[in-house]
Amino acid sequence: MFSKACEYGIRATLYIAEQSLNQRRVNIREIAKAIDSPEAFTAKIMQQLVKSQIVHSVKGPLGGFEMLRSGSHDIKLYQIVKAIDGDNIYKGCGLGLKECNEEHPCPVHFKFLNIREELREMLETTSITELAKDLDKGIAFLKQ
Amino acid sequence: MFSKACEYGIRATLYIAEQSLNQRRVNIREIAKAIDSPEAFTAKIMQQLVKSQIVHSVKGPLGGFEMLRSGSHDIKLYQIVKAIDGDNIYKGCGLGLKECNEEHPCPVHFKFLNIREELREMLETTSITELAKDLDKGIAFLKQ
DNA sequence: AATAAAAAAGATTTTTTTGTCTTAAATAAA
DNA sequence: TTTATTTAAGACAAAAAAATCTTTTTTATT
Repeated sequence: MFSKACEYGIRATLYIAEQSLNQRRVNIREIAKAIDSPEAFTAKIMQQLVKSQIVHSVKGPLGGFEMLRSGSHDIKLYQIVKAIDGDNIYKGCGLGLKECNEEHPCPVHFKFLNIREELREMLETTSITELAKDLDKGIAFLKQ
Repeated sequence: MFSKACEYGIRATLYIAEQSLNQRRVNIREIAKAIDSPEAFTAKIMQQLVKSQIVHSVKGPLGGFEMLRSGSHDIKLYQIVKAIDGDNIYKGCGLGLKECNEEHPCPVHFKFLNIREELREMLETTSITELAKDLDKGIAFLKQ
């Protein structure tokens, strides 16, 4: 469904969001441990997330990652997926046709319509903060 | 969603199924042209589909591929996906956790539940013959 | 029996994805 | 101002996926 990079990116962001609930800034070593991911690879992905303004980073001692403080905009799952994997999951054709639409549909176009729409809806409405709260409550997990 | 191999595999099977409606056996060159896929790579994928008993092949002049004649069992989309990509799409965790279930869920586990279930249902119930008929009627396409 | 056409098998190459390593830049604290 | 700690950047390496090439096997036709 998602690339490994995207999976790690979502998990990392969720961990940062959880810690940000308590004003904690976290470094890459801690993130990689918390989500059980390869540290150097995760660091690369964090660079993308910082550039896409999904998380904020601070260099130097006591530095690390935290959610943007602006607070005004709550990040949605959709933004992470778009930043890392692009929007092919819910825009591209299920069978890989370059052109696939109502007028020129692939054989499964209408069968996929509902599913893709539900997926898009879910990604666009699910907020990171919402999910982070479940982690904080201990009713959801980021590894194993 | 699916790998390239799986996309080509589905499209190839659909083309063969369409031609089998009219008792036509087709060779790999014709298939690759019809579905706009790399010929040699498609040939490799056909080998998997033959081994998985999704299509039938005949060697030698006038040989090629056709659907199994048994007729008793109508191939479902699900069988092709399982043969090529495995069942990770609707069984594996959306965030890549090794263990993810009701008792130990990832943060999006319950958000994904419906979508994955719908996808599984769709793949398990959609028949290749059904889709092939749409191709035959000219209301669905396998390229562009 | 020889030839030609087709799939099967296996080796190889290319591209993409995943992952690592090294150096540079920033910055807090001693 | 030096040192230590952190992210950023970029080069590099390994593994997987996508794609190709070559040889073998099968079989219909001449």
